[in-house]
Amino acid sequence: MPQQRSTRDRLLDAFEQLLVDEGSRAATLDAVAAAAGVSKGGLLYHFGSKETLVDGMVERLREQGETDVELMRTADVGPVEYYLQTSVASGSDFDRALIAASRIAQENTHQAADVLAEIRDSWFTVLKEDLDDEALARTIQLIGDGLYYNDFCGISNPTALTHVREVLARLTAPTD
Amino acid sequence: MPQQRSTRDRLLDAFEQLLVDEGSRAATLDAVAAAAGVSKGGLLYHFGSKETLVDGMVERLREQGETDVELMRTADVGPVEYYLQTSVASGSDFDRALIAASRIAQENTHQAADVLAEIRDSWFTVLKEDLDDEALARTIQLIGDGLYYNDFCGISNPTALTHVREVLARLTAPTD
DNA sequence: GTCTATATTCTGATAGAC
DNA sequence: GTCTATCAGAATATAGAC
Repeated sequence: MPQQRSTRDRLLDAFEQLLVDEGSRAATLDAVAAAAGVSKGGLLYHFGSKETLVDGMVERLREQGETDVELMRTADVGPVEYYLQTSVASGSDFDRALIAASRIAQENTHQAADVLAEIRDSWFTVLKEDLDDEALARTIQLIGDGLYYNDFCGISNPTALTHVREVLARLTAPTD
Repeated sequence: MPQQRSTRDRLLDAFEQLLVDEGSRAATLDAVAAAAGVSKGGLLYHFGSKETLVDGMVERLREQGETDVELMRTADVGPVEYYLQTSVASGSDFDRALIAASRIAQENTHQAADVLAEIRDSWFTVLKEDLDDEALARTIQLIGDGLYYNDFCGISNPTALTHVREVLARLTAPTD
């Protein structure tokens, strides 16, 4: 059975949640420690500095990203539908990690931006392999980016995915 | 002739540029003042607090947004092409203002998020009127969001727009 | 592993000179 | 309109007790 979430993981969870909900400025060591239910000293035992905390978050994101790409590659519904479905807010751990990373992507030493770019490249590779159509793969990736950006900004469009599916269907079955 | 850029405008420019380049944490009053070439006291004469500075930026963005929507509505190339072209990084003042605003959209009292939502709504309205096709309008807006998100993350895809145009062309002229 | 001081620097903001 | 000096509080980080 899965052991209880470690303090280390709870600290990363709290850091991500603060980034998602209130942004980079609010995600202070104080706030992260409090949200995880430990003292600042307790936090600094696990992550010796704020930079180390960011590193830990980014490293966990990289692992989650690898898992996601494998799930996308082997999804029953196919890579495209899997990609679109997971581009809308689902509240998953991976969603939170992605949004959190993009909140700090332009700060610090760009490690977050690098991992985000890596994951995006993997998604594109899978889409291109599946579709064998670079222009369409690029367009679908942009639509996923758009859905993801809406999530990032807190915009919710329940019908967006339906509309996208309808338009994509026209490409394979023209309404002539 | 246009008079020289006022100190007030230079302060807003510097604030936006810092938000775009280094993010919210780096956009301190100290840094903004230095980048604009004035002292912190000088800054605080024009904007009495950081909140006022944000207000000023958001208000300027609203005006730029209204101008842009009018340009989109009357563009020679049509609203769709105008929208796609201006969704990729062009380095315009409006681009910078949009990216800057989304960097702080989840912070403070959500004024930035509100104006961004307003502008997005206007774009969608114009797209829907022009296309008379809600699903397609929504999809094109998402593609624009995707292009904009790539810019936001510092990703550059010179061929993205070409690919999008190609796929959109297939919708009106099927390759049967 | 976790906590409570404490040190240090940064950040936003005020007061008053020029 | 712009500057310097200054302050209170926040943010990161260290030291050492438990």
